Amino acid sequence: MDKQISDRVVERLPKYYRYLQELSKNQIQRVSSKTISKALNITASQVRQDLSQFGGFGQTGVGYNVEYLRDIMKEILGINNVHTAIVIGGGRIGQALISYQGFRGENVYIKAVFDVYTEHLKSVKGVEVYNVSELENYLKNNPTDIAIISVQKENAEKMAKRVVDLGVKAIWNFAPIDLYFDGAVCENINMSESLMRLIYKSKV
Amino acid sequence: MDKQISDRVVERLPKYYRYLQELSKNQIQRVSSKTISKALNITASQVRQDLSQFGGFGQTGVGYNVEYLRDIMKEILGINNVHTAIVIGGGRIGQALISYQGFRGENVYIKAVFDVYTEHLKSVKGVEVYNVSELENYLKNNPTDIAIISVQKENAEKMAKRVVDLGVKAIWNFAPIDLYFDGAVCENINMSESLMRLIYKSKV
DNA sequence: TAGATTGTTAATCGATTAACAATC
DNA sequence: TAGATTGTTAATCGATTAACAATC
Repeated sequence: MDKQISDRVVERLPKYYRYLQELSKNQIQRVSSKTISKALNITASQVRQDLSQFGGFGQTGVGYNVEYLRDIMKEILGINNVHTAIVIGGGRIGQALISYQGFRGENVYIKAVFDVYTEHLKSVKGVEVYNVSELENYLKNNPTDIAIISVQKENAEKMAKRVVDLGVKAIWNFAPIDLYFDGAVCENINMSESLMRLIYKSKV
Repeated sequence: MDKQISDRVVERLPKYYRYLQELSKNQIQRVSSKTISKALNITASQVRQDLSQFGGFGQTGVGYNVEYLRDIMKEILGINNVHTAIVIGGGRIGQALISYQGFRGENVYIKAVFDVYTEHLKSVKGVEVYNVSELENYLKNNPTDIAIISVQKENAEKMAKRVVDLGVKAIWNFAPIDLYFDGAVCENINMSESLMRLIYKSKV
C-alpha cells in the first residue's frame, strides 16, 4: 500500500470502529470529531488527522455519517472479509479462545485446534481437533489466514515459525514471548507484561 | 513519585525485566545496552535513556550487572512485593486465568473468584468461590490489590466501579471495553482490538 | 594502554495540537 | 444567514537517536 500508517494510528483504528458500531446500534446517524474525541479520550484534531489519512469521509460543517464511516472503518481494518483461523495449543487459553467464539464480530472463524495430545479436546465443540503432526497436511488443504499460538513459551517460536513457513501470514500470539517474523505479521498479547505494567502504575 | 515516566517507557520496562531474567537463568553476569537493544529490537541509546531515568545502574566501560539490574527492575516494577487478586466473572477467560496460575513469577496470587452463579465453579481448585453479593463483605475482610474483570462487556464498567469504590486500586480488565477511573489504574487487555490490528496489518 | 561502554546533553525526528479557510 | 465542523497546513511538543566526555 501507498502511505505508511504509524503504529500509533493503527492502535486507534479499532477504537474508532468499536465506537461507531456502538453509535450505530443506538440509531445515531451523525457524529462529529469532537464527540468521538470525548468518547475516546483523545483530541478532535487527532481524530480528524487520523481519519483523513485514509480519505475525506466527513462533510464540512456537518460531521460524519455513522453508518458510512463504520463501514469504511470495517473495510480499512479488513474485517469486512471472512478470515479463517487455527489454534495451536489446546491448553486453558486455547480452549477459552475456541469456546468463547466471540470473534464472529471480526469475521474470524476458528476452524481447527492442534495439540500434541488430543484426547482432552474431543469434547470441544465446533472445531476440528488434530494432532500437531497433521499441521502440514491440514494447511496444504485448508486455506488459513491466522494462526493463534497458545502453546508454552518454550514452543511458541518454533510452532509459529512452522506455520509461517507453511504460508500463514498472520500470527496471534498468546505465549509470554514476543514474536517477530519476516513475511508474517504478529500481534503479541502478553498478559504477563500487562500485569507488570499494572502493578508498576498502581504504585507510582 | 517525582519524575513522570512516559507511557512509552513503561511499555518497555517489563521487556527489560524479562530479558534480564532470561540472561540470569543462563548464568550470564554482564550485559551491555547494545546487547539488550538487539534482543529487544530497539536502540542502545534508548536502553540507556530508559534505565537512566531511574538511576545509574551501569558501570562506564563495563556495562550492567545482570542480577543487580534484574533486581532493580523487579523493584521498579513492584513485583518484588506480593500482590493479592480476585477474579470477577468465572466464565471461560476467568477460569483460564485462575487455573493458569502463571502469575507467580510476578508475585501475584489469585485468592477468590466471584460470579452470579457459583455452581459451575465448585470444581475450580486453589481459589475461594463466592457469589458477587459477597463482594463487599469479602473486600472488607481481605486486603486485595488487583481486581481482574472477566465479565461480559455490559457489566464490566459497573463491576469495576464497584470494586474501585471499595478501595481496589488496580483493575486488570479483559472485557472488550476500555476502562478508566479516577483513583484506580487500569490495564485493558482488549483481544478484539488486537485481532483487528492483526488483520489490518496482515493486509497492508 | 586501548577498547568498550556508560550517562547525559544536544540534534533530529515524528506525532500531537492549534489554527483556519472552506463550506454545509 | 450564523453556527458548526471538516480537512489541512503550520506550530508545538515529546520521544528517539546521535554524539561524546568520563572512565573502567
